[in-house]
Amino acid sequence: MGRKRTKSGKIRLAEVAELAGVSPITASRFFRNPEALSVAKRTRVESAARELGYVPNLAARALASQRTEVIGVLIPSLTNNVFSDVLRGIYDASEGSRYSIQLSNTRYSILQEEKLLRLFLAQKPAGLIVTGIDQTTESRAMLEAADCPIVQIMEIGPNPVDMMIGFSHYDAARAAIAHLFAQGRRRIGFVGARMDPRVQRRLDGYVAAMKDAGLFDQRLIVTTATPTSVTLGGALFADLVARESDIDAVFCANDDLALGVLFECRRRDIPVPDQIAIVGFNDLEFMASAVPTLTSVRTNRYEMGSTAAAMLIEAIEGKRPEKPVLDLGFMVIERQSSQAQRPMASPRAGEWVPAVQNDSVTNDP
Amino acid sequence: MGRKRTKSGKIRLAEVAELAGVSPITASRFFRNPEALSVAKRTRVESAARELGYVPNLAARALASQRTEVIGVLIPSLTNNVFSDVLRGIYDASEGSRYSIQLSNTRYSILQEEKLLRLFLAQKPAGLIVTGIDQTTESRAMLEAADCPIVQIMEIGPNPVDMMIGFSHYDAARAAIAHLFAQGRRRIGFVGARMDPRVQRRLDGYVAAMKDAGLFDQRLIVTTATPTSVTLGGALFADLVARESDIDAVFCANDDLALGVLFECRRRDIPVPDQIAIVGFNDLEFMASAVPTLTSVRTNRYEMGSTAAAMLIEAIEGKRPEKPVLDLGFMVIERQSSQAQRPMASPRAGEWVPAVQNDSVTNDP
DNA sequence: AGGATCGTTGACAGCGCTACCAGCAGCGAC
DNA sequence: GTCGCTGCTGGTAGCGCTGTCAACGATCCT
Repeated sequence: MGRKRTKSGKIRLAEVAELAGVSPITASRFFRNPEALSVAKRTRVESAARELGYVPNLAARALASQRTEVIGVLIPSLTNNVFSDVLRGIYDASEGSRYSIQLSNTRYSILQEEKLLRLFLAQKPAGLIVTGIDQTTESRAMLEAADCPIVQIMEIGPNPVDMMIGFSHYDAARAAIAHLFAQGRRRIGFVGARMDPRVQRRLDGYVAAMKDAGLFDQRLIVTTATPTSVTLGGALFADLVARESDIDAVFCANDDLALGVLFECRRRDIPVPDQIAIVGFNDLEFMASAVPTLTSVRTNRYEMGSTAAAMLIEAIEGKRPEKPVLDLGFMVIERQSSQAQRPMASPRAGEWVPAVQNDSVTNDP
Repeated sequence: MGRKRTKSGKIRLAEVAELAGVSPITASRFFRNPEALSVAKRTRVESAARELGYVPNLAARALASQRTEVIGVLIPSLTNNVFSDVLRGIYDASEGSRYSIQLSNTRYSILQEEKLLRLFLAQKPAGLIVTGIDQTTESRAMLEAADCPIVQIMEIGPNPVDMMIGFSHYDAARAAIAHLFAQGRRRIGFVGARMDPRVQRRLDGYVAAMKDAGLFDQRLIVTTATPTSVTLGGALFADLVARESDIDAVFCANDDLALGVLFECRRRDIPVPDQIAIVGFNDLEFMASAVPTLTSVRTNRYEMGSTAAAMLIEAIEGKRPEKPVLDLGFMVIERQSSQAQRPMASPRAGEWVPAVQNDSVTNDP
């Protein structure tokens, strides 16, 4: 009978409009801008849509409106715990909004990033979240030419493309070293892996702090381009102590490395913190329950993700944030592994019974 | 001049076709099924597309063809290391294919899963990857009615919706317990968190093994619905030893818990493995470098993801696998933490210097 | 040689939705 | 009373691509 209805009860906007007794365009408006409808029609369309179980066809919408409701996210790694927290924040913040997340992995390659960016931009995303501030010239140009809001996450720096949210890895590293100085440490080693731009900036912070104190020594630094792991932390630390037997602290570029260093100390019967202090970076969950508990620099990863997505969505909908650059800061969480040296005690197992302590140096910008 | 060209050099298929001197439909075919074109036209279209930098409009393609090139992935958690490995496999395998991944997080809720499934299915995905075999009746019905290939991952069980890839958590747990029995352990505790269906099946395997050996004791089991963490492992273990002081081993439902148990043992001066053996599950990277090194059940998470995606893509393109259900097996990686008990030695730090050993019980179906 | 078949190409007609613009009331101001 | 304004509604015309079918010449078989 109804010739307008296509085969097999497929529910289109037209069906909803028909049932509601309005034109398709009015029904369409209901989904995009319900305020523009009179209350009567609004409720009619709403109940018609519900009754028919209408689900909009996103492809048609994208084609007609020349834009998508996709937020592209470019991160360098899916394995790294740090990014899984950020991602969780992004997904949580986008949930309930009309936007869906399209995730891609650059594998720490800015060339790969450039390629993916080109791909994304061609699909006219509603917004983009990219990691870091080190893009290729070409990527940078594409980002600047893009006609959608963009958030750079994980760190802050000069010349944001658009919005930016993160913290200073340089300052965070300096704060960690300052903490070690305060505990009386002088021969502080640096252990780093992967050496992506953010780890590099942590190293820069370490170098600056050491130089300022007149304690810099190139031989205290051990790094590798190899992806990070707990095992690698142990191996790098082994290299370090083989070369420099007098170190009294190790600053690790991340927590996995720190855990590896802790295990290696245990393997070698090196008392922590009495002989060597350990400080990690990121403050993953396990740091608080290691024995001894491990000092780390806490970063607000979940918030970084959720705030980035929230800011982006606001910007997409026209409400640009007053402050496009957001410094989320960091916090040095002081734990047993970096306590001041005490007179050498017998390093027996089970010595570290005292409760976890959380006196902290904060940086809340 | 050319009235066909829209404003602003936007490159459509029509432009490519015009430059190549063919009809739009021929150009279209080039991208979908180049084999169908004569070599001459194929090269003409190819160079025209390259010259113009043509990028197909996916929305238009989806609208016209009534299907998308999106693979939907439903996983219960973004934070869990286990899933990040699986995801990495999925992303790696989909890279280079025409398909893009759309990821959603069910947060371990089958109701949430049902909701997301409805959303996904409405977009006519090319394929679907879902976690586990415990869907709601409604979800199950939707999956069975879906006209796209589907892979269930993480475990295997009866009645696959379509394809299935995983391993038996029940058998894996039994193998872990058998290993502990072989090491002379009898009072084996079970520590589990979150208690999602797969952890539940590990518990079932543990219970069955203990019952078969006449060693089952309900009081050896400590579980919680709380999400897993290293700290939680320590807390649950503390509960366990407070109640049952005579346990000689702990089987942990995952590696985070195992690490927490190890730290708690260290805190309490309980020698591992001389007094208590520890076995984890998943064999995350850190297990091999802990002190003592930690025994675990290795699971092929990355392969699970990559194989699932590869199978799915094959199936989408019409090549259904000969074996729709794939058991990836597991492997008990025996390490120091579960070695046979030895006469009580002084539990001094640094005792565990011997190299990591990897004699293993395998299950390769 | 004639017809059937294959491989290749093109014309046409939408897919379901929204941008754009026009129309039409109802209202207040002059 | 008329004008212009605002608020709401609808018609028209595509968005860029592909499914379907038809047409064409070339090739093959008997």
